[in-house]
Amino acid sequence: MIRKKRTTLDDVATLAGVSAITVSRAIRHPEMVSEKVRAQVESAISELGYVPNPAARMLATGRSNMIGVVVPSVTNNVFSDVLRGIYEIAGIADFDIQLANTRYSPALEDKALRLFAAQKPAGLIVAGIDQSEVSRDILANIDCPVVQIMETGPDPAGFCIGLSHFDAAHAGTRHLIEQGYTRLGFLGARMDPRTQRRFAGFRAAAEEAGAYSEQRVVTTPEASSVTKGAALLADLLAQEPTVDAIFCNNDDLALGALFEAQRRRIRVPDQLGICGFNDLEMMAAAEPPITSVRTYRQDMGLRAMQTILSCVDNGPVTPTTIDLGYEVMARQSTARQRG
Amino acid sequence: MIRKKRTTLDDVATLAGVSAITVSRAIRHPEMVSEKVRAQVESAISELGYVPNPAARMLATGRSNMIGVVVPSVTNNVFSDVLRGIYEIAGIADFDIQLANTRYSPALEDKALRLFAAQKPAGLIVAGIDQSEVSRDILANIDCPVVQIMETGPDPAGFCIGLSHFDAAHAGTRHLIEQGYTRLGFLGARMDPRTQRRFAGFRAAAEEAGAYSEQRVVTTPEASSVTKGAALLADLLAQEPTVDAIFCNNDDLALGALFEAQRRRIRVPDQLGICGFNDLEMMAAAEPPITSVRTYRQDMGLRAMQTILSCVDNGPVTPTTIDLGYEVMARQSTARQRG
DNA sequence: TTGTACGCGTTATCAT
DNA sequence: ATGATAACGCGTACAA
Repeated sequence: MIRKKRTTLDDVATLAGVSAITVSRAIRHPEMVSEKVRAQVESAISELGYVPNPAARMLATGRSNMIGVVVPSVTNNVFSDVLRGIYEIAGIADFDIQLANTRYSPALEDKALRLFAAQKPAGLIVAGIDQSEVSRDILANIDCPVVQIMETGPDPAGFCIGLSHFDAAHAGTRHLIEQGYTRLGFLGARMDPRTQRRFAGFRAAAEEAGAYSEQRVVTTPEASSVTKGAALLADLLAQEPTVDAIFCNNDDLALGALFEAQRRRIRVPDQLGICGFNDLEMMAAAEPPITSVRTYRQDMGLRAMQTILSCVDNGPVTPTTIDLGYEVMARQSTARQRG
Repeated sequence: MIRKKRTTLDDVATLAGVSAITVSRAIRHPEMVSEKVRAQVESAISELGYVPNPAARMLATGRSNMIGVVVPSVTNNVFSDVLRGIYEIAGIADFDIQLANTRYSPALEDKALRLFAAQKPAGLIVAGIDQSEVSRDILANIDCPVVQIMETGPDPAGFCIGLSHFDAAHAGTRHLIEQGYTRLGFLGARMDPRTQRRFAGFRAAAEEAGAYSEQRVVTTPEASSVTKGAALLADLLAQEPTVDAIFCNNDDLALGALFEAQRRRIRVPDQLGICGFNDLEMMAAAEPPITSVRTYRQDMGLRAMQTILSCVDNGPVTPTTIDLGYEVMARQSTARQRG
């Protein structure tokens, strides 16, 4: 049986024998209503299965409890972890999350932000710091807390919670050098701005140590995957067989590279050191365990949400930048026999 | 500079020198408006950067262009693929996706559906067929197309797009038997209803071949991961070292099991056959490549969206069930030397 | 503590 | 082809 009309505040009010506004108050500010009335209202609500109409609420208040989240990919493990952090808080704090997937397209990002802006969100979480002019403009003028995650950088559009990918990649590369590797290679996919900065970090560290060669850099604009990691390593070996360690754009590539090395009976870490980026769960479980630069992705989601919540509660706060840092998780894949 | 008031239909109307309702029509039914007026309106819209207020629209029409998606996890690769399919269509068809994460909790699923129902969605996509009584009730009474994905089963709540996990697991297990393995084991994590049905499929096939033993079944209620796969295999080997092949709940476990086997110098596939479930991208790239039962997850998301779109366009259609099937991707991890 | 009047931005309905 | 009016469900401001 289909109920044609949804139950409204008025229905509840009638059943409870009070006026609509009283019901509204009983829901939002229970302390402003007498004990007795509150009980009547509550039982009426559950009897009717009343749920407030978010659209009407938004129209009346001019704001929603929606938090818009803009990410470039939903398939990537990296963002799944961020989302987990976000939903963790969203659940307990009763916020609606609306996810926009830009697929690494600035145009789609503009579109998503424009749509969000029209909905008076309680907050906005956007991945990365490479928004277009248009997007920056929307973010600058919107009347809600904005949190950029994944990365820290100059001139943030609001709050910023992330890390320096340049530094993190630099540290991972330093680790390779400290392990005694001298002919470093780089495997990269997608090559979006964030990836580029990781590459820059690699390059800087490698050059400082005289371990860099353009011949040992292999990249593709396509999305990263384990399969692609294997293919890129194959390309690299064809081009410069003397490479003795690789820094990978991310963990998928690193895992694929490990598999390819195994296929070719290349000994890891002795003949080839492998370092990934992000430290996905599987890195530690691999055989050999793969060294990776750990990032705190779930924490970024968590903190982004907490930031927004505290703005909602305490009114506007001056935006801050939080650097969550990174950690080089040294494992067997780079544990070269010294000497 | 912060614009205090958002631009409304009236603003556009004033600038264009027409009335609000005309602007509304120019947007939704351009063919009902004269060429001249349409041009004026369009230029006014882009000059003001007008974006319709979805809340007001919803309040007026009683329906939204939101599609609610209910999944038990956002971290799991399996659902990421489904989401990719969904967002692919959502982008081009201008639907808002709202994602609810139930974390495998029926109570959270009820809550999510109730909230969605209050928003008059254009459609609902829910993962799985194991909804609670409350949820089934909501789905039965809601006035929009409902699509259950991931799995087919009796008594669907609406459209149903998936596969029989029992059959798929049965087929994967048959494959192991056909390869000559006779002492089959099972690795399982989470053990939600869908997983249970996969186990049932495994068990049925194994028993039919006299290859089943309860001693070779190792499961955990915790979430699956590569690490967990390694741990479960270790448990299994401690308990029943004679196992000669394992069917894994999913690919994460399979990969972890492979790593653990490598650590112990157990030869795959000769000493131990490994079969996963879902056929994530990395399975084919592993060394050795891992056999897995392929499912069509992105396609499920895609088709679920298309189903909803066609309902929106063509009015109510009688719900159907689509079985997308599965395919056993036989690879080296089960390519045992015969004889 | 509780109630009344009005407005939020849009669309449906009924004119013109 | 275009416009006036009411209504959607709720919250704010003010009143009782």
